[in-house]
Amino acid sequence: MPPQHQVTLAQVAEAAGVSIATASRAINGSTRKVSEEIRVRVTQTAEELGYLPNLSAQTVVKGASPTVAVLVSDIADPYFSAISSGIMAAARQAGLMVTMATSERRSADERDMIRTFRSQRPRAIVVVGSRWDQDPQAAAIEEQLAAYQQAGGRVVLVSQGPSPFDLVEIQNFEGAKALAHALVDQGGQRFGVAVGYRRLRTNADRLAGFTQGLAERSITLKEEAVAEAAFTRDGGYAAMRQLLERGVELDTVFAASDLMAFGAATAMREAGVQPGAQIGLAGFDNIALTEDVTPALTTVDAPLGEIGRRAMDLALSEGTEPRTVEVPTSVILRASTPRR
Amino acid sequence: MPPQHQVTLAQVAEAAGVSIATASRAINGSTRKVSEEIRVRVTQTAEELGYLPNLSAQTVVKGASPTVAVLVSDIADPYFSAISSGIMAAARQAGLMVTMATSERRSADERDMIRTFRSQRPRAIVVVGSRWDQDPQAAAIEEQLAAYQQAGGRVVLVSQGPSPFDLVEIQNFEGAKALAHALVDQGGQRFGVAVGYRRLRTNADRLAGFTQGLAERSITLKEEAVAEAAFTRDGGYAAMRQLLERGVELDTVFAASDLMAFGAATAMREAGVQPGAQIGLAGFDNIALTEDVTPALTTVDAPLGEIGRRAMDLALSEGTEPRTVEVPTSVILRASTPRR
DNA sequence: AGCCTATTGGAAAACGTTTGCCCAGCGCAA
DNA sequence: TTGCGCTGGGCAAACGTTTTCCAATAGGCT
Repeated sequence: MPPQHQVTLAQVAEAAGVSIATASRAINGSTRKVSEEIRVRVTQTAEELGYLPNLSAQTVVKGASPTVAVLVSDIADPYFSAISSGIMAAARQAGLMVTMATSERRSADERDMIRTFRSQRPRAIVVVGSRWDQDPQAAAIEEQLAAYQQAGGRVVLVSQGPSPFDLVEIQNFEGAKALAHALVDQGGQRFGVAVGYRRLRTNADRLAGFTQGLAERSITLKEEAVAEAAFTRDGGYAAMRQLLERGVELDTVFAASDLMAFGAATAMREAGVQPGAQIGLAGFDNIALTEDVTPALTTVDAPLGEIGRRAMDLALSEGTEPRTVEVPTSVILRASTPRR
Repeated sequence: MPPQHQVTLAQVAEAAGVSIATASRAINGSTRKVSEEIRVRVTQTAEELGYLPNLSAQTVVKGASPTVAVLVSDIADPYFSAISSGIMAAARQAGLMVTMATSERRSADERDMIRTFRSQRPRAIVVVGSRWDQDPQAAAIEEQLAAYQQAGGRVVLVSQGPSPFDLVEIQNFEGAKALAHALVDQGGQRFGVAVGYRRLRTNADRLAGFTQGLAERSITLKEEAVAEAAFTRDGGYAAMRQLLERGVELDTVFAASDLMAFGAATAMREAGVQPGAQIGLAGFDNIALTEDVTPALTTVDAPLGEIGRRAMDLALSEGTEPRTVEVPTSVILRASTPRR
């Protein structure tokens, strides 16, 4: 690490002919005031010298850095990048910097990243992304977060199911259920589902909600009509192929995320099936571009940017009891699921 | 900022019955060695006490933090998120944290963010995103970066045109030119372009390359066949509407980015034109999902993740002269531009 | 004039590290 | 035995801030 040599507060003080204490108060001054005359002189000198406060030094003495740490599974995934975008906008408004890391969906790494975050003494740690059931690392991760919170940090989990921290939850179950109702109302009868690994709670919830929604309309979702694969575009493709190969009769497919739906659409086309014509297709999340594809994708809107903002709100508001914010979803019907 | 109270190195040293210096050397030890026996005892004690090094304190004394700062225009844009993903992967491999900010395409903010970055004493600053011609802030930004570099930091710009820093450049001109050739070879004759604001260098380059490519095939791109709007999905939509309203006869449209192409496709459909049938459509970047839309989008592949990795390579390798890395592009023909 | 209070500047102690230096112990060659 | 070099531990200074005191000055009141 090349040492970087910078203008220091002492130099500014010297040049302005005041003490370091006064310079500090003039520039970042809090409770104590300094006379207007000196304030002007000091800030001006600082400006001239190109002084920049050393954030690390401030952090050392203050005990916490003006930073929020964000951990997402995969920043290239539009779901995560939309949420991150909301987080960053809110962070900026609050005058906080964002340090970000991706776990690449490996929860062993996730634990290490949280440790590293902790070293930074951020004001809050936000973890976005679904938790695995029976994740062997879950306990270790929770322990890290608990220790961090114990030490005065704030923890917010987005879409991470029940846990003793502040939560922002997407109404996965309710959204999927409402979607099922809407699709049945449109005349769907034979349903299939392309779902991500069910150990990922998000998938389990969406599948359960969809199943329940169908059940409430007296339709039973058969196990053979459910194909499970990775919770990604490629997973959607793979799952759709499974469904097609199994030869289950289908008129409508629900993919557990828009990204999976995009993969599923391509799989359909490759098999000579037109999504939205022979087989309807619906996704979940309402990510960008769902409106621009043909046919435009029916989906369940989850206000992703809003979710990020809410997470920051939680992170910034004091409060000793763990709170949960549920963000509502709403069904958006588009051309990919025509009325039959 | 709530003070966070943590286990300190002094406590570890005390508990292990050694001096702070020894504890430091045992845990992060550099040149000096400590006896194996003590090393084990100290690290074990640290582990038991849940000690985490205070990164800020280390940064203060070392003069630079194990961090790379990344500034992008908009993290929700798949172009930027793909590049960021590459950067973060490379950063992690190098054992660096990433602090990230979005300028939301406002270059006044951009300057402030760079100042804030500087306060953090990161090892490198990477700025991703096109520069505006005649940006009134350009000088101020460059000054900030120069001062940072002067102080020992590393600066890498991605897609920012000529400038006295390390650069990673996408072959915008060459790529667009090659695309023009390919489209003419497929039988295209009447071309239109939906381009982002030309003050944004990326757009100017792509347009110039495309124009030149056509010229080399003896086709002149008329000014009325070029529509300019924001360099976003919505801009693509708006530009395409302009083209359609102008009534220029077209058989092929080049959109300056895939995102613009998606918007353009929707504009076409709304006007009753089938992209890929009546009018061919091509984009640039090869972002995710270009293969999944119908018709699959012809585009120019820019290896976005690779670009991020290259940027980090530059940031981490020593070198006093500014260097430029050109990443090659390649034309990918898909169904949206059928042979005529 | 005497005293009390409010204001504001400065000296110095912290914050949690790393690292330059000193020094003790030890092995080994002369 | 002496002298020397090497190893490895500890003391204390340094890094750049904030903040707690303390001191000095000014002003208001009796």
